[in-house]
Amino acid sequence: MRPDTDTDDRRRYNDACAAAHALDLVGERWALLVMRELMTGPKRFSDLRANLPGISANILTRRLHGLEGIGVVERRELPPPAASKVYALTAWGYQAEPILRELGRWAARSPWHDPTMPFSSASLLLSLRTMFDAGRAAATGVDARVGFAVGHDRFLARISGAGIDVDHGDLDLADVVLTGAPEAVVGLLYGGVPLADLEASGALSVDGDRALAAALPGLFPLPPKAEVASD
Amino acid sequence: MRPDTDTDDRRRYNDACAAAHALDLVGERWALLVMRELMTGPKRFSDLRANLPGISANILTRRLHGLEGIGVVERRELPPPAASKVYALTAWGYQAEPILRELGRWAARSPWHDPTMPFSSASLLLSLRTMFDAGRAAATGVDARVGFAVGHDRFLARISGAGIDVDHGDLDLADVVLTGAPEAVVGLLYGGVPLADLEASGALSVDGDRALAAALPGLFPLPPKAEVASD
DNA sequence: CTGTATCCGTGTTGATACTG
DNA sequence: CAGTATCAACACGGATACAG
Repeated sequence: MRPDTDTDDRRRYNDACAAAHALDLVGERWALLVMRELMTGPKRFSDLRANLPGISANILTRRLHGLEGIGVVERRELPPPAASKVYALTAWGYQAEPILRELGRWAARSPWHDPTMPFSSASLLLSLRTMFDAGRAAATGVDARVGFAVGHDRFLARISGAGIDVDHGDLDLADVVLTGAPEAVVGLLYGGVPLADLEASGALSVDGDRALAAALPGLFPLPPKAEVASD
Repeated sequence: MRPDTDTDDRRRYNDACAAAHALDLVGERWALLVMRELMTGPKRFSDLRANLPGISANILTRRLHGLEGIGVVERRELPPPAASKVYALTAWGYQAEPILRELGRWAARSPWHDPTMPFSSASLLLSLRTMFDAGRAAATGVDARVGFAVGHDRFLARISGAGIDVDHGDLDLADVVLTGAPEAVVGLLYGGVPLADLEASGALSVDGDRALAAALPGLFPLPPKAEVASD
């Protein structure tokens, strides 16, 4: 299926600029957020729906079909025992990650960004890759593995002065494991919430090197807020 | 004006993910393309309209007001002789450039990207910054200034193995100046059209170091096209 | 349980015409 | 040149019903 099969020509930008073409492809409402959810690996329809608050089933169906039609998403049938279908990004789909990172980096400066809303584990993983500051890790000499057990996902971040590498991985290899909702991890890393408070309330549990966990907030600095005249 | 003053809550994603918030702010149709046009400096209403093929006046008005309301665009009155109004990006607005670059880099891989459509000089400038390959410039030892006189804009690109720096500048400093429509420059740099053909047809004129002009296409390689199953 | 199809109310979009 | 007013078309989201 070609994109113009189901998209009216008036809906397209008719602009040779590749950025405009990108918006022809994935500029519809929800499209990039569906891709965001798939950045952490294949997901089922209901997983997607659960992590995209407010999307309706028919819109999710349309987006998945649309993205499949342009070669960004593919549908996979799992082998017999699972007997389920999942949606996955194609290689090209995964290459859209820098778009999400730059969108996030830019909007983190927004005076109206409200970090208290629902936050998926896919968003958390992407935010780690986006906000990690290798210079600070080098300055503090950190070289460690941090495990995250958030929602149904578990991933492992290897952090050092050379950079960050986050992926699904064996949490037994981690120096410290944080267990809790993505929102709790966000509170720790970006919200300035003391680790002790999160543990006291039961929002987050820490297993392993506590000093390492306490040092994490300094490694993911948020950019300064933009100054907006009228407010 | 706050964003939720004129945007229904149902229209927003209600997601703490900063990328989702970015789409709340600039995810509406045309918004990012308006910002693209302003990336090369302040523009008048009619300039914007001319370089955004198909946008209607009322939509442009709404987007400009919306972007002004969130602090991405500001309206400036030019001093008396000019007696005109222009729209300009704020500092925060200019920081959105990486979003446009990554959108463009990604969509350049699309099998359906049609480079024969209208192309603004702002798009050309951004594409130079996006596609420049410093490694190739280093390998060929290029270290030069290339002037572009496209449409009403003139800008100067300093290119070397250290990177590219494109901005408005004095074309007298250039080693070579290319004059023509943005589409002709695109044909040369990305379309594989021989320089001689473009000159013969009058689409492009070259003033200065012709060997340098002929070497340019190799410095802005496009990424390989994505492989899409069904087509 | 995992989607898919259809209807319908609502709001955004876009074309045309028009005004300062 | 720089927008505003009006109106039709369509995309979106919700609900419901249905299919594997």
